[in-house]
Order: sequence, then structure tokens, then C-alpha cells
Amino acid sequence: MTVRVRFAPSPTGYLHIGSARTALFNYLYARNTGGKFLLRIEDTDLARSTEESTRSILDGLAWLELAHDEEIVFQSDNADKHRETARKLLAEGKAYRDFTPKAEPNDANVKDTIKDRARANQGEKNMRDNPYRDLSSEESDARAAAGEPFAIRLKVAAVGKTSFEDAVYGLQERDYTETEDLVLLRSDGHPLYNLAVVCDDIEMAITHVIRGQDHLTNTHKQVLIYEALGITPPTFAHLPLIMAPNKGKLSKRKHGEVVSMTTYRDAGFLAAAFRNFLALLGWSAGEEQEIYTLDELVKKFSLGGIHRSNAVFNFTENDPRKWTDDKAQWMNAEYIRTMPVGELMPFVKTELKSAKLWREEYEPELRAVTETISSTEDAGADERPAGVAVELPEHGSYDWFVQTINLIRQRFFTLKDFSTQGRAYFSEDFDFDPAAIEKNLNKFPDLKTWLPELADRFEAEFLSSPPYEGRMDAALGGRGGSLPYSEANIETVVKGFTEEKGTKLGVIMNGARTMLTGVAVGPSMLSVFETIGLEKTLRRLRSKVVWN
RNA sequence: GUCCGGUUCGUCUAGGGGUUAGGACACCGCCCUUUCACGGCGGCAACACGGGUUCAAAUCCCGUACCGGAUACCA
Repeated sequence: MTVRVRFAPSPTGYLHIGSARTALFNYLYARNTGGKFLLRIEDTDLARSTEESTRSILDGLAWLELAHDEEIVFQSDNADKHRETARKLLAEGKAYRDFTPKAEPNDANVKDTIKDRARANQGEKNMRDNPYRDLSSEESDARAAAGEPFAIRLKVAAVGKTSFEDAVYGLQERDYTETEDLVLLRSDGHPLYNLAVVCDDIEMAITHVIRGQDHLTNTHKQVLIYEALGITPPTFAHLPLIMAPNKGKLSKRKHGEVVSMTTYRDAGFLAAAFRNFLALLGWSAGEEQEIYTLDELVKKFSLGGIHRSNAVFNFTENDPRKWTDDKAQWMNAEYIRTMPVGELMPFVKTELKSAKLWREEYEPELRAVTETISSTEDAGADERPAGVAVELPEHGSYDWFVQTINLIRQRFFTLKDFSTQGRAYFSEDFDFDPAAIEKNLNKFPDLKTWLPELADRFEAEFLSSPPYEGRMDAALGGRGGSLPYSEANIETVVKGFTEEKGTKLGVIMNGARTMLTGVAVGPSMLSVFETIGLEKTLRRLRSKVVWN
């Protein structure tokens, strides 16, 4: 029997971290077993469901690249079938009409109301004391025919228990006395969640239900419905919950953006990195590896590796550096620094494009490196040991653009960094970090004259030379010196200059870094000089904009 | 309240009778270095508690505590 699993979100908000992880696990299980991963939108509660939410959830799944098989099922489309099923159970005497008038819910905090009621009823409530439970079918029919409103409830036996073997939590048992005669159909004819889910799961031939642990008690109710229908329930696998840092519930309302998938997409996270992070929240392969390709996750995933205890998703509100989980951030940085450049390149392109920093002349290089990677995919790029940095390409084997991306990504955390911290590599219009100015320039006022002097020295010594001449830094029209503008030569010249001035190398280098890139952090300054190119180096060292 | 579930470093976790209780992130220190949020090396840091069973318990059993979930004519 082929495995068929489904991800069944209710469209009442964006895709949040918990559901994203549920979707991922379903996806991994389907791919691992060669089964199907289906998607069902549980929009039974029309009042709360919105099309916008559906779209947002679909966006989130698309971003995570969790493609579903087959058509999306909208639960509301099946309402007639749900009603029919309820009527069938009624006709068979497995359900009954409850003519009790509907109690208006106290909207304020439903949860508390329910809790209070449950507490109040404690000890004396008999789950089988509904006066309509044993009404004769004649009387029940007559009252219904007379137009009296009724809900349909499942008739749960007085003695016995439901049980099922959960793939994660093991044998689960619940005495019937703990389960009320649940409502299948509302008095307005609306099918309720548990009925709808069971009907749809049967209809979709779902073999494994993988969902959050908060559904554990629903499962008992659903098992009851399966039994009434005479159908063998699927295998259930309940997932531990993802909690907020205070171990409380992670909620959209309370925690907002930090739990939304779109936040991570927009913050410059790589889907692959976030997926990797998510996979390790509540599941482990039982080994010490941290970085997994999707293929590896698919290969290694098993329900047995799912934990039983909840996991905390750590973040600190109002701390820009720790706004989300440390490990998620580290994971993303790790991917950005170590994934094959060719794989990273399309994302960089998108980022630069949206910041209006992309130039068509980068395109051929991008294509070259992307193709190189994909054509050697099986042989090398993907086989690199996890966590090991990709070696820089041979000098000159790639062009300026790829070389530069490869250089600057070493210190980046998100895709955003390419257009913010890395902006000076692609545009003349970049900002200066005030902290960098303070630390690297203002503290050494001599730099105001020294740096333009350094520019003069560069101009006298260097020739704008291969492989970085031409296109990226305009020729100096023969005014330059004769040395190639390369790291080794730059080092000699800068060291000589530093000695003349009787200062420390760091002072000159850091000052130059700030002038050239606007920030205080980056790769080796010698590489930066070379990468920025002679012409821009001269112009930026002589710039007056930061001095006042 | 009741039912169900859980509890290993701050966090994610490995380990399921004998381990110096391992890894990752974070943090701290040192090294590299012109800086740095890269890299290298190192450090800090955990079996919730109490009883059993056993030669031996983080591991098995019972209880307690704490945390979480569920208790709807919501999903």
C-alpha cells in the first residue's frame, strides 16, 4: 500500500513555524516512503477562513519548496458528503438528534469558558446523560419534521475505551467516560471538524495522519467515528509542540512576525537552511550531523526519530541580534557561506535585483557558474562534507562578479547582507556605518590626510591590471604606475606607507576599509582593495563625504 | 478539576542498565589576523526530585513536583 499523507492547515492566518514543521515532516515521510504528499485546506469554519490566508499558506509552502501531489482539496467543497455521512450514522442509530437549544458561546475567551465549565462539571457529569440520546426514532423524526432545530451527535457507548497505537507516543487509550457524545453536525447543518476530517481522510485514502500533539484527544473522537463507519483508521503520528521561549504556547497573536514563514523569506533566509533547522526541531537521525541536504533528510527521515517532548523556539523580543532562534541564524549563515556558489547565485541575483543593484553584465558569469555546478552536481559539488567551506575558485577561473560574491559571503548571515553590507561592491551609492566611522576614522584624525596620500601612492605605483581591469574599473588612461594591482603588491605598498607614517598597519587598513566599503567588517582588506578595483579605490580613499 | 503527554548543559539534541554523559548553537578565553559577526584550538555548562529493582540506574518500575496539551454546535 502506498503511503498517502496530508498537510491540512486551516486558513485562519499565515503559515507559522509549527504548521510549517508539520508540513515538512509530512513531506519528508511521503518522499521517504515513495508516497504522496497531499494538501487539504480545512476551511470548514467559513467565518474565520480567508482566501488571503490560503494564499499566504501556499506562499509559505512554495517558499519552503514543499510541493504537494495531486489537487488541493478544499474541505468546504465536501460539506455535502460530510452531512450525508452524519445522516447515515443517524439512520443506523449510531448517532442521534440533540434538540437541546444551542448555547451561545461567550466570545471573549472561549478557552476559559470551556475550562471553567469542565471544571464545574467535574465529578458529576455523566457523558451519556443527554435526554435526547435515547429518544425513540419516531419521536425524533417527528420533532425534526416539525422543524425543531437539532444537532447530530455521535452515540458513544457507555462502557469501553478507544485505543490506537501512535507512531510517536505509543499506545494511547481513553475511557469512553472521558469522551462526550461529540457533535457531528451543527444545528445549522454545518459539519464539524472531527467529522469533516475523518470523511476527507477516508475520501483521500490517507494512510498516515501526521499532525501536532494538540490533536491527541481529537484522535480518540475520530477513532470513534471510524469505528461507527466500520473503517479501519489510518496510522497516527503526533508531533511534539513548538513552544515560545517561556515554554508557553507559540501564538500568532502574541508573538507575531517571528513565527511567520514569510518573515524568514523576507529577512533573507534560504529555504534550504530554514528547512534544515525545522527538521531538527523535534526530530533527529540519532547522529551528530547538523547540516543535511533535502535528499539526506528524505533518506534519513523516520517516524521513529520523532521526539515526544516539546521543543522551544528561542528568540528575544526587542533584540535585533537575537530576534529569532540563534541556531536558525547560524544555520542560514552556514548555508550562505558554504553552499556551492552556483546554487547560491540565483538567490543573490534576486536580492540584488530587488535592491536595484543587479546589472545585466553579471548574467553570463552567473550562468556559467550555475551551469558548472549543475553539470558536476553528481560528481562533486553536492558531495562536499557538511560544514566544510567551499574552496575559493582558482584565481581567474571565474569573473569578477562570482569572485566577489564568493569573497564577501564569508561574513554574511542572510541574503539581505549582499545588498546592505555588501552594497559598496556593487554601487557607488552606499551608506557609511556611523559606528565604523567612529571607530576606524574619527579616532585617527591623521587619516583624513593619510588616506588621500595613500591614494596618490597607489596611483603612482599601480597599473589597473588583469584580471580585474577593464570593465569593472575604468582604465586610468596611462596615468598610473607599472605594478599590477594585486594583493601581494598592495601589501608591499601599504606596509611601506604605514612605516613612513609611523603608524600601525591596522589603522590604515581599517580606515581604508571604512572608506571603501562603509562598514567595519569584511574579508581580508587586501582582497577588498583588489576586488573594489584601482579606480574606485582611489576615488573612495580621496572621498571627503565622511570627513567633516 | 479531570484525562493525556513530557522532563539530559541557557537552547536544539545524542545516549535507553556499566560512558571522563557526546555533539551543535549561544556565551567566554586563546590563536590566526589589519578589523571582524570567518576560521582553528580550548573552556563554562545538564541527567527535575524521592523511593524501589539491580552487583551496577541518566537509562527499568512506582510516586512527587513542575511544564505542556486537551477538555466547543472552533479548527
